[in-house]
Amino acid sequence: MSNSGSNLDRLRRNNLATVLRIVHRSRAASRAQITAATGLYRSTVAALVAELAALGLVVEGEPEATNRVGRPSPRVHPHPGVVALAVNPELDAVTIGVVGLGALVEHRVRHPVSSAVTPEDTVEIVRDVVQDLRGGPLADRRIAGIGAAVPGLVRAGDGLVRLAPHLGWTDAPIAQMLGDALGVPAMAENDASLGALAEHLFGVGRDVDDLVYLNGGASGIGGGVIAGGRPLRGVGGYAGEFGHNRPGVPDSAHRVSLTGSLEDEVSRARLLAVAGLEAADEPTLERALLESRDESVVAEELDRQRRILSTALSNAANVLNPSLIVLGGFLATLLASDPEKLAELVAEQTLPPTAEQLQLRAAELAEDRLLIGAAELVFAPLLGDPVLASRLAP
Amino acid sequence: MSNSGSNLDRLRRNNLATVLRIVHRSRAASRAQITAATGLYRSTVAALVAELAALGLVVEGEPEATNRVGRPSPRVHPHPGVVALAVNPELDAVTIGVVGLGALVEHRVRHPVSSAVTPEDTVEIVRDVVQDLRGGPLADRRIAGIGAAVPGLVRAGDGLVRLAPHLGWTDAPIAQMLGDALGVPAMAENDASLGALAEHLFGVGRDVDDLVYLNGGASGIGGGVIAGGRPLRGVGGYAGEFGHNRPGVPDSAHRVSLTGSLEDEVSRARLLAVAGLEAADEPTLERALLESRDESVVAEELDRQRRILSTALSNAANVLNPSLIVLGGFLATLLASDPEKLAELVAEQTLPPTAEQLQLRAAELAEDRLLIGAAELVFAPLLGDPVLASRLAP
DNA sequence: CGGAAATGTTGCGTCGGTGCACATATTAGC
DNA sequence: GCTAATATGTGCACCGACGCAACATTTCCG
Repeated sequence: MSNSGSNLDRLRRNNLATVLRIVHRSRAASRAQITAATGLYRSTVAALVAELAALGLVVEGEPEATNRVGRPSPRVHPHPGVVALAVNPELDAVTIGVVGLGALVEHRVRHPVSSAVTPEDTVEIVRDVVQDLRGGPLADRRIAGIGAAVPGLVRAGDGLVRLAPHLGWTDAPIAQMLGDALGVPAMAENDASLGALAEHLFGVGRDVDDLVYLNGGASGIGGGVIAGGRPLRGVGGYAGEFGHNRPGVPDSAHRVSLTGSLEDEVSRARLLAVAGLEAADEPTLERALLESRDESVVAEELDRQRRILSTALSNAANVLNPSLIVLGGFLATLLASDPEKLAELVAEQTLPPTAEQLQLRAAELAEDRLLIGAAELVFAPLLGDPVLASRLAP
Repeated sequence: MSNSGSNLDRLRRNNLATVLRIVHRSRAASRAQITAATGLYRSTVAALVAELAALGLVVEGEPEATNRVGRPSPRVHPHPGVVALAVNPELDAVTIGVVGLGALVEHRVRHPVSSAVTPEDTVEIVRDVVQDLRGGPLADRRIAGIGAAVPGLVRAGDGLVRLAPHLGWTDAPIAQMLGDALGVPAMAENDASLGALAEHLFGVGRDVDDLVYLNGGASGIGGGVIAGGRPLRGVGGYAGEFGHNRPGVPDSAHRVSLTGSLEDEVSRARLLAVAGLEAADEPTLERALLESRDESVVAEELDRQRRILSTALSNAANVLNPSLIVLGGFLATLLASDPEKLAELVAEQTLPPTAEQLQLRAAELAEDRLLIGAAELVFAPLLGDPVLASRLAP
């Protein structure tokens, strides 16, 4: 039993973790704010902050110029010297980021590739890029580890990629490989789950403890769930695969695929086709669709996809009762093309009390989302027990 | 911030809670077992158990006759003097139970009703029954509170029944009413969510932290989810409404309802019809169906319902990645009528790594399930902070 | 410019868990 | 049967974390 906080040592570490999490999430918090948020006494917070500073995890800075009575309280910031590496292998590129505590993306390198990368390619690219960065953004930084956001099913615990159809990976021990190559702790998780986490901690879902995140990409639809303020992982870590669900399709003429799965019915390829585009990035596709949304072919396809999506979203809402559904990629475009209609369709198929509390929103963090999520994976152990920082290489 | 265990007082109460939860879940644990499970020191456990005993929550008994070396360790049991009242208003009856710590159902009263009860009826019945019990099962007991398992949407926090179509209740403050009538803390929650909790803590799902529970009753299909060892509630407490989901129905001839919702397609009424029964309890229906499952009308309807159910289960599995799906009521009959077939259909539509770890099982706790779940609701505050017991009437 | 308010700083008190030393109860081996 | 080994209960001294009170510091306000 990991009875967190069972003895004095755990108690201290718990409180250190609580303080560090506050600083991490807020990026800057005065000691007075920390005192209020934790309920701990002033002197205790002072001692905890001092210990975190000694661990090299936070720095105390000048007080914020607030126009209030009383002695100003020094502001506590994440220490810029601690970073996580984040990797996102995709069909067209491998993106690598350097992310500080507080989810600050300090550096991002996009390494384009012509064809799908193998796990070996990925590790090699990462090694090369990191080598280059050692002189610059990584100089004098302590690297907490490396996290990979992978478009596929990633086993919880060891970061084994069970299946990434898009990349063509099967049972690839990507975390193990990255760890061996770089000599730092390495972990991996599904990209959409990390996107959900990032939007929850630093995006549209900041103040929301129950949300569903769905992202529409070229390869399909991925998803992640935050329930009760915590990521929903399931036994194996495979939770959130909304794309493979089969929602009801009331009008059989609307069904265009054999399986009837969400990502076969609601797909970027079909939107590109009606927009008359070969390939396009998301803003281009969105613009094209919004400009031509009155043409009947476009309008009908948007409507068809919106309807099927609405059933899938209602199914999710009935089961998870979230206060927010965050849509990314081309799903955000489906929302943008007629927000009221989508909301109306969802509300129709959702139990009224659940529908009342439900909001639909587009994602917010753009290209940093997966890097932030992957970094969060790396920081998680540290945010759970800051004393681990003493083991980081200087 | 409810930073559990932030100070010394919380630390103590946390540890008390941990010990009490162990005793509650196991019904009997030796002090040595508690020591091992918590990682606390022998002397600490002794002190904690002594404090729980002083609070009237546990009793120490004779050591179990184990054939091992060493001094025998006294066994710690839940104190029989602490009970919760549990209520389950249903169409045909109001059931009231007296449940002790350790989920021991000490007494059960079924009060049949001819037509659906109102909230007022329910409270009156409960008051009368409890009055009768005061001389017997409730004599010299400390009542921790009363919990209601309601077939409908119950708002988290205040136990307001937003909607119970089956009973015809709308915005009924049942928890408030029960509390006022009995003068004890009162709370309410959806029946299936409590069923899920009960099966997780004391039923088939004992050692499982991620499970989905689906119950098929006369009025429809209710559900509950345990994710990461904790009940999934959602913002409003309405999570788990699988019955209102619309699963894909590949063969349009299989679709028989307008909405296409799970509970309209997969229903007890249609099973009764093909079995040629007017009304029947669950064992009778199950026997009738299993005996006639080779007749084509019966076989076809079983097959049709099984297929649609399988899609709904797959949808749930893809999103929640549970290790167990527990089926109750007539859904257990659908499983029993051809377990391999249902498992096969689910596996087909579920992502392979998710399907690998997934098991389908029938529910286990029978008629005690909802009473145990409702009692758990009552005991929850006590199991979170045993010191609250000092406020219970003697 | 002085009082009020808010917060940092310091030292001490309280209290919870640990661990040692010893007592006790059971099994295993001869 | 007796003794050794083992596991656990018991009592007490120790350590360490947080709370608190008193004092110091900084700002705002009239």
